[in-house]
Amino acid sequence: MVGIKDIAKAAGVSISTVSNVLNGKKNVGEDTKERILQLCKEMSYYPNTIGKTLKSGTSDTILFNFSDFDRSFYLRIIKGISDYVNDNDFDLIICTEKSCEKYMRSNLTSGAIILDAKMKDNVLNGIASERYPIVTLDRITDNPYIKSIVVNNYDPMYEMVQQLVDNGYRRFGFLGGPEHTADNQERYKAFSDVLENNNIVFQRKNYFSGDYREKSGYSAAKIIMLGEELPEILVCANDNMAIGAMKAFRENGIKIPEDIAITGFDNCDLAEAMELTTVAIPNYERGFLAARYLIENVKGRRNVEPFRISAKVKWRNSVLVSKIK
Amino acid sequence: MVGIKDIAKAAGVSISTVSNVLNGKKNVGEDTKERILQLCKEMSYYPNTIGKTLKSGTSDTILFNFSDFDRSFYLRIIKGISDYVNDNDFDLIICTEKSCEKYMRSNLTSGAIILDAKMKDNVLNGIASERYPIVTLDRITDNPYIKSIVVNNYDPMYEMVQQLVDNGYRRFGFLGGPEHTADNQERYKAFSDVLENNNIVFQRKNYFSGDYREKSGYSAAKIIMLGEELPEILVCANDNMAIGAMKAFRENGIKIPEDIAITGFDNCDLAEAMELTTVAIPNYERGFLAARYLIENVKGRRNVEPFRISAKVKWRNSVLVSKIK
DNA sequence: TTGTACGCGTTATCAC
DNA sequence: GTGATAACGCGTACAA
Repeated sequence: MVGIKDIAKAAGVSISTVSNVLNGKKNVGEDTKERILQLCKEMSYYPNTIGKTLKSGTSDTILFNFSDFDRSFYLRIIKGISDYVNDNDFDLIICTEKSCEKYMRSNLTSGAIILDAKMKDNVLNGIASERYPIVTLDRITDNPYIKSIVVNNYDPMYEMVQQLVDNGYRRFGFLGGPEHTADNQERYKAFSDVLENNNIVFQRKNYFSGDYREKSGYSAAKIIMLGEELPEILVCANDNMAIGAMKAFRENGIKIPEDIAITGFDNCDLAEAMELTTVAIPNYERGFLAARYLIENVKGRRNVEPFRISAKVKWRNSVLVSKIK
Repeated sequence: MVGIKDIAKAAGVSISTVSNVLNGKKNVGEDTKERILQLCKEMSYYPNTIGKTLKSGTSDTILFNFSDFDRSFYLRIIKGISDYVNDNDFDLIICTEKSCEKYMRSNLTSGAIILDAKMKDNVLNGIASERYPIVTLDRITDNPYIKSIVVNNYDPMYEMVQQLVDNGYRRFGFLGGPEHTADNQERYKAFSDVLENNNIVFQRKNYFSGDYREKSGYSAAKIIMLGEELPEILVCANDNMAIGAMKAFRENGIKIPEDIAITGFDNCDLAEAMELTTVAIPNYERGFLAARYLIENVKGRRNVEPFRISAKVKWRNSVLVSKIK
């Protein structure tokens, strides 16, 4: 690895002169400057990030942490982050929860966007500070150095279910995700509020549990089919489970939406292909926003108000939509 | 940021004693050791990666570089890499082409897996060395420090097209990707070899060009529909384009596979849902393998034989398969 | 215009 | 059993 020192020796000058040239200081003779730059090219010198960071104590780099490689729409979030970061001459490094702390606690990165639910709150609280702001996705904290960007699950779910009721649906089933997640709670709350406000009784036996994975939706559908009577419509807490359920229904000759209608949440790639009615989360945009807020906070602003991002219902053929839209 | 120095001061010992404790050296008294460890907890000391790396000149971290956030199956590759890396107590950082060099030229990482086609060969050649091995995906070089893992595109494409011929298909169309990519060349070569070996004339007017994106497939299909006569089957160089084409055909009331059959390559998530016949690339496995070879080479082995990974035809309903499989 | 000295956080060597 | 010191690559204040 050729360093500043090697260039200095080759040029017959001191280390600091080389450093001055490289950092655009004006206190260097034109001829030595030329000579040094030439040598840097010839010897293919490349500044060492470690030395620079260690010395300066800062870095124009932010960290993105996620681990769930099964959710392909996360790539949209990354793209949003990446685009903003690039436009603002920052660098981006992505890592998983396991090595995340290592890159936060050091000056290698100067802020982080956290998506991984496995990342513990107390770890984040121990790190977030004036000089190390954090932005979390899908997680709310009251830490004064952590900005939260969360999806408004309630409103679009409420709107969607209300329209289903308006359209004549009465016998609902609900397929929930992990019960402790805020996502799932909000989605279910909106669902049950609509039913309540419309004086529709929802029987607990029509609440089914899954874990957000396709397979759990598939299993849940199998169980549903064992019941005496199919619900008219199955509202699912996310797309993956809805798709699993659709597969199970189809395999058993149950027609969607005639025999049972179904809805999801997320608008993942598959949702469109399978004509699943769902709620579209603007993933690119929330990645972009997360990066923007983070970098602004890194630069000294202090904006930590939770930001609620809105999502939109996408009506497709997995429900009977005579009057809808 | 609390460092080793702060601990030393608080404990009333020297820096080296603290360092010795933290590194498990045995030349420290039991009582001071206890006291220091206690203080580390209380003051929530966390070792600084940068200092360590600067000093040691090494790091158990590898880099993964990619930029195409539109291909969701890349997440499978990442998962493969991540799993192997974790099992072997290495860390993984992921970055885009823009900041990639920064993390390769410094001892922050000790090897890299390169997927991004935008990464220039000469940059890689300038970096790959005894102490910095590289593994490339979908790219072959003759650098003695770069191991290539490439998908065998030819064989499965040959097999697929041959079976199509055996099944009676004669009037073929081909929708190619970027013409300079090795992928596309290999896939097309297999395609045209089959036709030639079966004495089927392929007219150049039936070669259509795309850029691997869905949209380009959609456009190409529009153009195809302008022709006098639809091909019996459209072989596409990847799934995204095939899916775009399918959408265009369907929008125009053209039935698949009755009016036109279609095949893809990649077996992306959507391919299954859309019942697209395609070639499945074992993405998880090639990520895993890439990490394995890289880490072995980092550890001193020198294995740079190009590795060809095989892919498998997935027959689905986008082609008429009476006799097939 | 150029060079010297120092420090960033850590580890290794060697003296005490 | 403990501490002083040099070194890693770089930037910077200050001296020459």
